[in-house]
Amino acid sequence: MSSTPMPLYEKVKHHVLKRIRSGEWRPGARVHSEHQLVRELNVSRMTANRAIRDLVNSGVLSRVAGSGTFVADLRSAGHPLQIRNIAAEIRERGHAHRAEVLRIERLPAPAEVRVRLKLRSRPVFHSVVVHYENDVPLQVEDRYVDPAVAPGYLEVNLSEVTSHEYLMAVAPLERVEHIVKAVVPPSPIATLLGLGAGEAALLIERTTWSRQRRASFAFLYHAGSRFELRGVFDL
Amino acid sequence: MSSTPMPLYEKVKHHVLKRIRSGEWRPGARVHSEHQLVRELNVSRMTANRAIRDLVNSGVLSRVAGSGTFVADLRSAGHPLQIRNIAAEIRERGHAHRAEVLRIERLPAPAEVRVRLKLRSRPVFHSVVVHYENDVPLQVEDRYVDPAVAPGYLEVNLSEVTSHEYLMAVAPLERVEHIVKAVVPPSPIATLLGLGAGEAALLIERTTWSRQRRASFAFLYHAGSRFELRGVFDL
DNA sequence: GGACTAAAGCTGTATATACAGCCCTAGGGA
DNA sequence: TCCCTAGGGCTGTATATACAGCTTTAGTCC
Repeated sequence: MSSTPMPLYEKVKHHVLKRIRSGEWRPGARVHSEHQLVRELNVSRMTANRAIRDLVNSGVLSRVAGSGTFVADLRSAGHPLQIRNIAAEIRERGHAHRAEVLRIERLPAPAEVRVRLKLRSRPVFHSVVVHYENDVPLQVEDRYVDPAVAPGYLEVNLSEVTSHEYLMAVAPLERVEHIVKAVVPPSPIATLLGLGAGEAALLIERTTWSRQRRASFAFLYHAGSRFELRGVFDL
Repeated sequence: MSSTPMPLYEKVKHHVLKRIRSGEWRPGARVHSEHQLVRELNVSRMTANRAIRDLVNSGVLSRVAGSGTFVADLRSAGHPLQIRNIAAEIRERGHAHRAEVLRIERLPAPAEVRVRLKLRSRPVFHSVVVHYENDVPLQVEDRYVDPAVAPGYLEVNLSEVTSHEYLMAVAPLERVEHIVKAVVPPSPIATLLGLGAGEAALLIERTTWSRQRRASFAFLYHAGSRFELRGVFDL
């Protein structure tokens, strides 16, 4: 059908997936060994190995060295959602992105922030930015940045460059943690998002690490009625 | 240090990651080609290829055939959250899981459900189950199942086996879609979750496919104050 | 019957080799 | 000056081969 023929290792993957999807091989069941696949499909062992390794990486199979390969069952329970850069996401939808900077300041860190960033000294940089999609507010970004990591933060024009992009450019990103919750936001946030009283917001708490240290901590509030995280897992 | 020496391809991965983490190679920058790595580290090209391919799979790098390998920048923006089986998650925390079945019935499908499941015929199976962690309600599962896919659904004891586990056993899972939102739940749901008026809930809408068809559709409501999704991404 | 052992089978890693196809650029020809 | 082409560099795939280390099983010896 396709002009470029399907790679052999893809054929091997389909050969295995077909049996899993049909129910012939249940979770926990033993899958044909590499040598068996070599004989069945007339491919080299390296090719079979690559196919199986791919399926292990994607969570479909699990292997025990010396023993065999088995259909994984963890995958049944969950699959990944992706959290993306808000500006890029909006632009990819073909919409206009605009960022409005409400505050960008240096202030004594509130207790919670000091704990979350494990700050030694008191002062911290703080910014509040509202991101609009076609002039509708979509995200309020309430961010604290360790001055030791990004000394020039206060001079950044956050309506041009997102905080995240700037931090990435200044200090290499090493680790990110996201926590997603549903909350009724504090009323100043609700106002900024254009939410009625009592409307829910999706809150993402993002902590980033750089050079072995916590670099920034952000509350990302999204209008519950206009924002969702989506993820699809196939196979 | 370790008794089993680190595989060569891991050394290659570290070689590359070290330069990315140090900031030497920025997002978008060109990474050493396989041939260069072969010369630098004295490994075979297949080994370098595996290392690079691993890093591409994990989203750290991106490749363009014929052109080169580059540090990915999408990764900077987002990373995956995992949605897991609620019962398994509770048990892994060392807590008691209990499921209370409120309804399990056959009924004419409401319009929205018919659309979501793309049902041909009218009747649909419906169940409502509350999941408790140490007797505190954590999730309300409001699920619709296509009778054609799981004819025996009404006979299942959902306090013993989760719907998801049963469906998995009956019909192999092929595809899952999750949509996560923040909402203020309808009041019956709020009552079941023990939420006060106006409290937010995290809603996961899960659709599953089996044998080329939509098999089930579920609203999973979680108390906003007691439930969160969490994800960490390293490197 | 029970304990130890050897062999068979499996995954994991590593290499050398080969060829196809894509991309970019330098250089030649109009 | 501009266009076009050829070649070099790169990724993508596929194979044959080799050896290490783990697991399971069959078989032997006590």
